[in-house]
Amino acid sequence: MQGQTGTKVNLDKLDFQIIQEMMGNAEISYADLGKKLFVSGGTIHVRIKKLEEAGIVRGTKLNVDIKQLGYDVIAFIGIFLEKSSLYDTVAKELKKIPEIVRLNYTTGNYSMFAEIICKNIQQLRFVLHDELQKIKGIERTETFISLEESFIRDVRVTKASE
Amino acid sequence: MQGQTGTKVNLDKLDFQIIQEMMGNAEISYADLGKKLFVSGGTIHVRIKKLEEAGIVRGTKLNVDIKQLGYDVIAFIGIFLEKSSLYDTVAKELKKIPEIVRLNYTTGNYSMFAEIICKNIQQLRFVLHDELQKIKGIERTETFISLEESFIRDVRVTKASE
DNA sequence: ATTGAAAGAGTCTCAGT
DNA sequence: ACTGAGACTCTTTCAAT
Repeated sequence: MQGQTGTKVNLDKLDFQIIQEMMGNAEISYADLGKKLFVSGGTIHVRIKKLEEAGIVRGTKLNVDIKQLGYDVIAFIGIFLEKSSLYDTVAKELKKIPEIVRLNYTTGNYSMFAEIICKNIQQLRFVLHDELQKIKGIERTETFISLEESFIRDVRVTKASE
Repeated sequence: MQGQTGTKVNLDKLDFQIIQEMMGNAEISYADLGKKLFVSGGTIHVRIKKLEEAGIVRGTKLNVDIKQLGYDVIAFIGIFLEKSSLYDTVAKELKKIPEIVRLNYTTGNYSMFAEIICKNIQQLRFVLHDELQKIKGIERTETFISLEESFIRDVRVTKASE
């Protein structure tokens, strides 16, 4: 099991380097990335194919500045449930609200933790008051509106041995 | 200012459709996306170029299943500061910790809100105890470990008028 | 603004090492 | 496994509408 990192395939340093590089910029050509990592473009291609087949790489996503699209409000919501057994049914209801972009079941103070993206405070208020409060099983919520995003970045990936 | 959505360029329904589609899958060819949206591949190209020049589209990112790379622990950290004026200096220190992938300055209970990705609980414990507690200005922290990610998705983008 | 076609660049396959 | 070259596909440019 040496060198294993929670997956079935064996990944070496080059695989991690490719992932790290392309997490930030997936548009770089295989030839250019190969030059940067001192292998041929063909090798990059083979590695990425392996990573896709293993399900580690799931494709690429457009990186969009949603503020410029009019989405000015990001907030985090701590959710208290009446009973923690209600998790699945409440999660199902929360998924119906498109403004909620992420939901985690967490340890600690709150039962669940959500992230919400809205165009403005009015829309946030509507979701919190008119939609969330109607869901059976939610005892109460605490909202943390983001006044500033200091940074958001990708995790620095390394082999287990490093 | 009609039709404006927080940016300088005017975006129509097609622009939003392109963004929505490619936020989920940036690998689709212009020809195929054009077919889906009933325009030519050339039109898709022109629109994306416009969006890039406006800074709305910032490129593409590889979508990676980090659990398979051995990163099993996601946690959220609510941070209490001794004085809220310490925000900038504390943010600078937090940015030095690569496991912290996101930091927001927030309203409500906490001064700041961080997200952290670690390989295991031991590494999380190390960051929380050995690294965070050493930063001057942090009064205390509350940690919420994610036991399950119910869902994570892109925001549904629409024009202001819709 | 949109289109379609030609030129240029990148991906993918495969035989050789 | 890695490489490099050829086949193929996609992006990019541009003249016409």
